[in-house]
Amino acid sequence: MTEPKIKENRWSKDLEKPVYENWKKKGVYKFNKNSNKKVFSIDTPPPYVNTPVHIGQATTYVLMDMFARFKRMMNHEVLFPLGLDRNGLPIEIAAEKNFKVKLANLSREDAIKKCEDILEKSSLESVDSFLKLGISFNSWEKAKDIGDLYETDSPDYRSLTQDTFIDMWDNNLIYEDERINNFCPGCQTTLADSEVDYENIETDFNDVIFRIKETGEELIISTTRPELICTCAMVIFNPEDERYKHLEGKTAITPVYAKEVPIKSHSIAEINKGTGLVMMASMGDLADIRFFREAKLDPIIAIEKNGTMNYHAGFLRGLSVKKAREKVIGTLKEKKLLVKQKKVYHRTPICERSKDPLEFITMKEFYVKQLDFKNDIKKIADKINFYSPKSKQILLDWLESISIDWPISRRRFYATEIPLWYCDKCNEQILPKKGKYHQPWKEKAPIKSCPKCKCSTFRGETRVFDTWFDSSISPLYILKYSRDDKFFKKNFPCTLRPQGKEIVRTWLYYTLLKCYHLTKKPIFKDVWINYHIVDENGKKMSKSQGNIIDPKDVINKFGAEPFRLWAAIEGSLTNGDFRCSFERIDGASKTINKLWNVARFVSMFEKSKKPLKLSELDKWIILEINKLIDYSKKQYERYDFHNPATKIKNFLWETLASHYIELAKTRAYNQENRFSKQEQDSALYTLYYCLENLLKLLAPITPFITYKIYETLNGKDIHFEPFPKIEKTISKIKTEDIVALNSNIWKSKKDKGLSLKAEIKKLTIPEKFKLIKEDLIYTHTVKEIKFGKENIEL
RNA sequence: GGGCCCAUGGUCUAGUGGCUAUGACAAUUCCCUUACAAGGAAUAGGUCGUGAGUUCGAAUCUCACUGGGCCCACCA
Repeated sequence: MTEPKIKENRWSKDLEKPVYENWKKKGVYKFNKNSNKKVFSIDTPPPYVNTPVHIGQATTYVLMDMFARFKRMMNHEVLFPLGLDRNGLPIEIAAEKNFKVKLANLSREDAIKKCEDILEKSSLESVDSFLKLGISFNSWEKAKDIGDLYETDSPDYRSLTQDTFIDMWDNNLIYEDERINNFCPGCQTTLADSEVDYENIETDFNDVIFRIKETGEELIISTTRPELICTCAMVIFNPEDERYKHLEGKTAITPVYAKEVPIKSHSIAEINKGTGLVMMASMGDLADIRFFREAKLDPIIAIEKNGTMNYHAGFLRGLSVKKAREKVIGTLKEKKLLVKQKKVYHRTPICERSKDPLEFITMKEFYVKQLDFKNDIKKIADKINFYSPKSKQILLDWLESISIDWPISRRRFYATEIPLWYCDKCNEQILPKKGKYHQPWKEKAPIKSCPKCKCSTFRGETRVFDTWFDSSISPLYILKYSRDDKFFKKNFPCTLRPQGKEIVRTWLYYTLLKCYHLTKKPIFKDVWINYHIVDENGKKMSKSQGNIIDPKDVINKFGAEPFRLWAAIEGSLTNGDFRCSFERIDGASKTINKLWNVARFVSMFEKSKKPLKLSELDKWIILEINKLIDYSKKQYERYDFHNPATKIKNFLWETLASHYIELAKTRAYNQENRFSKQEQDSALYTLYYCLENLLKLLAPITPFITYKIYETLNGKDIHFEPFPKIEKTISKIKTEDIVALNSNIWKSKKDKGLSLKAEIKKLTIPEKFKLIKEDLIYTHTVKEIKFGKENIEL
């Protein structure tokens, strides 16, 4: 026995910093593409660069890191790149807010410049948090190698996005069509259905008077969109509605515009809503759109792209939707055609990002075919392993509800440009060659003369892609699709896509769809879906609720290790939401400290070679830890760190610290040479065996403390050690027997008010404990030991 | 409106037909025992949301109800 090699009697978060700085400096986790190990690739979700890391992101990255570290110990070359998302509306909105400008009012160059400025200014706060959390990304530096940090707005990334467009175009998977779209007047762009949110907004429900042409009878119709009376194409009532049956086939005259429209029955009209009569206006909401499609009515488009009313609206022409509504209500009032108004909450489609109520406008947009491929995607989904399996349902539900193809063109600025030019004369569409980043709005066309009309002037496409068109190539990008065919072929498909449940219908779905279009195969082997981190009361964290937990505060207060252990132990993120609070994270730091002190104890002794004969007590704990290794390995393979972590924690506290170490202590010290050298060595060997295997089991979960201990004891980096192999051992002793016996003895002493070191005059215990007799005698200070029915004589 | 999930001591949680219902945190009492007082030993605390059914037997299976959460959807 010597002084412990581990000096400090507690773990400190300050010990983390030199470790991660060293990892970063030396690039220890760099991806080696020439390695002959099997590649395990993780398609990490690139966070937005200009927002700090959210606690949910921090947790999921920590879990991904556990997957990566485990796979490294299982002899895989792990592709674990850090990506940063820098495209799209969030950047533009940040720029508008920061510089107090509307990008739409600037020249395109200036708008893009503003976005670049904001990106320049954005601190790498999120990256810093990842580093401090011990995430083992391949690299922290932007470079060209596989696995290095990548940015979604780099020419390299954007050109790959454009290449995929060209490929899909050539395969006839993209078309342009004029049709009704979700249009956000705030963002001035078309939105996909997946970007539409709904909110209950208070609006006026206006009872307006229509007249029946044939009888002159008055009809009262309730509407939230009186400015669209000009587009009314039909009046409907429910076929079951007795009040209106006589109206079938008659003609209604719209107020103000005095247009004649047919009256029909249709089941979408609800008897109890309003007056039971519905004015079918064009593009009031999605219901109207579907009705017009179904009834084969020609929609009258009264709202322009800029959100103002056009000539169809007559006297409302040129007004914004809001102003037009106010004006038409005034007119209706004047003409005594407005019976009453009442406030209702109307479920209004809004833009997911800007929260503006949407309008429905026909525009020419590019679409990716998806309706014809719903079954193919379903088949693809069946070939992928979902963790947990029930998460697959989220994807299947979404597939069911898709009703239009995927609109991919947007009228924004800071995004990947659609690589297309048009012949000025004949409008022939000209695609550039693949492999280069194109900006058609400012670059010359890639050809000199139009192949069709030989004219030599062209104009560049000004529209850009939906951000999901970019994001959905991430696995292709990290695997060097169309850039390094050999590498791509060898490592297809990507092993793991980890992501949140809320972006299944966007990121996961679009990735599967697009990669199916390009490769005809499932792009992922495994998909790991995580749920949400909620606050300590189970409520969603949101800024407005003020219940946000900032990962930076957690790191400052506790360091990474308690947080990481908490993330593993708290619950299974694949099965549902789990709760987060400082108190819970703090709880995990006790276990960190316990591990430290067990290591400190073991470090007092010299490591021993395996003796010829192991003591029975030692065989028992070796068997126990092997059970733990076996179980952990099986579960880690299935991305389950929760159940093993719980068991490991329990093993550490209960089995190892409280019972094994207590019983083996005297044999390890062997102060008065009560034990033979072989018996002592057996204890020393076993202590190190347990500690080192425990450290390896925990290395993916808590990389700092395990690194520090292992390095102090062995001078080696634990993260490059292989995961422990299972050793077959037999033990005749059962854990529950040992626990029960020790507890009974401790309790007896305590009941008599004696110290735990107090002598036991005569201890009678069952035969089965004969094998560990000596350890029991010295641990409990037993004077005389007998075998038979348990009895403790103090 | 449709669908899915959840309900177990004060709080959180394990437990998919069978011993006295698991564990953690908090609470109370005692203890510095040479790794750890950020530790150890113990104590108390639950009619397993409500009601019914299936069964020899139900926290567990079925139904209804109540409360909470989530997803989807065409309410003018």
